[in-house]
Amino acid sequence: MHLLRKHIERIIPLTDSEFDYILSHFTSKKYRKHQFLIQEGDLVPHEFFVLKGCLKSYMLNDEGKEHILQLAIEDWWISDFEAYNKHTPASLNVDCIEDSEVLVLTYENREKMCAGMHKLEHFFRKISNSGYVALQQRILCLLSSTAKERYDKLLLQYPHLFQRVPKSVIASYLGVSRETLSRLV
Amino acid sequence: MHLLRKHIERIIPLTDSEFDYILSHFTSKKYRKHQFLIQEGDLVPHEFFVLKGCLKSYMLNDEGKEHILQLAIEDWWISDFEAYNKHTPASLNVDCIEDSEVLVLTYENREKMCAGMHKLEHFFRKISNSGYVALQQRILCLLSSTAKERYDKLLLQYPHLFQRVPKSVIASYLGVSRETLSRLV
DNA sequence: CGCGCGATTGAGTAATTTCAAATCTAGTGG
DNA sequence: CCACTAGATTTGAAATTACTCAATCGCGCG
Repeated sequence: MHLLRKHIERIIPLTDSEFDYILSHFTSKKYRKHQFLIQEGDLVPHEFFVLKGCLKSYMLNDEGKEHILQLAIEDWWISDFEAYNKHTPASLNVDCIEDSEVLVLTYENREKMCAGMHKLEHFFRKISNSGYVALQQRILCLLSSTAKERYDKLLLQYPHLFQRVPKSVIASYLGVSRETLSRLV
Repeated sequence: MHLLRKHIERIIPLTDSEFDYILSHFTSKKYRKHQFLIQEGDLVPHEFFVLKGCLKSYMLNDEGKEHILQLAIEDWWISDFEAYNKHTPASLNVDCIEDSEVLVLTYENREKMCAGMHKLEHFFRKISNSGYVALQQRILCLLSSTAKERYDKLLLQYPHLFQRVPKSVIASYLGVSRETLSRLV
């Protein structure tokens, strides 16, 4: 079954024609490793559902240091969600850690589909709620756990990530220097 | 106008009867300073919309230290959202920093209203999206800013909070010890 | 007036960072 | 198949930041 359909049907059941209707609002796009989907300053009319590959969203500070906000692999959404929702210029960058294939959804198409199909709006509310809870957990982890504990929790939760993503990226996601991460293991 | 109505109408317009319908799904409740709305281990059938007062949600670690996940004043929602959405026992505590008055919404009522009133589901999706973006910003702040910078940003964003909340709570929200916070100012 | 809570200050300690250098690894071209 | 290079990772040492523990201060309330 299509990855997107499986993803949506984890929350709401779909008929074939409903799924076709939904899918018709996406376009598909391939990107190469290191290619940017979003650069700081861009307008962000799209969010991306990952079919294949691995991407990261991150902020660059004044010294050019990367702070990784999000990692996305198959079955995840990624974008600069603030810029996307508020129609402001991106403050984040999104680029590929691996060659990737994504489904592209414009803001207009998302809103149009939500307006016309109540149960899809329900779906987007539910995944937004789940995402909110996941971010709360990450905040609690940052507040309450040492670097080593954060590392162990991430390893436990997403063991597969560590095979796909450079350690320096993991370090930045956890909020420690790569040297410190290297000493933790 | 009713605070809840103003809150909802920031996103969707409501007729009087629509608002009455919505409000009828809430109950009102008052709590005293230090009183708990949720304790770790509880089931969490409710989320709370703050009409008046100030509350905090927090985790207690093994040594009994508080890690503040959220502060809520008038016009904010608070609960243990993971437990609320997933029907699992609370891992957080929620209690009052000031005498408070809240509107109580059960999970069943929220879902019932969302199912029966598409535009309310739209509202809940939109505030969930906003909350998600706000948490992303907090994470970036934790990843990229020093204690002092985090303090300054919070002061800039919510100056009124500092008049209502003990410094020790601010410290815990920012992820620093109160002694460190005291030395920052 | 005195109690108790919150806030501050001091001193020593622990964790993490920074900067620099060394090492490892995967991919490339000869 | 091997040597070479660029990028990633590790290690060392010094400096910085924040923490802990303890003592003190300040103020509002009974």
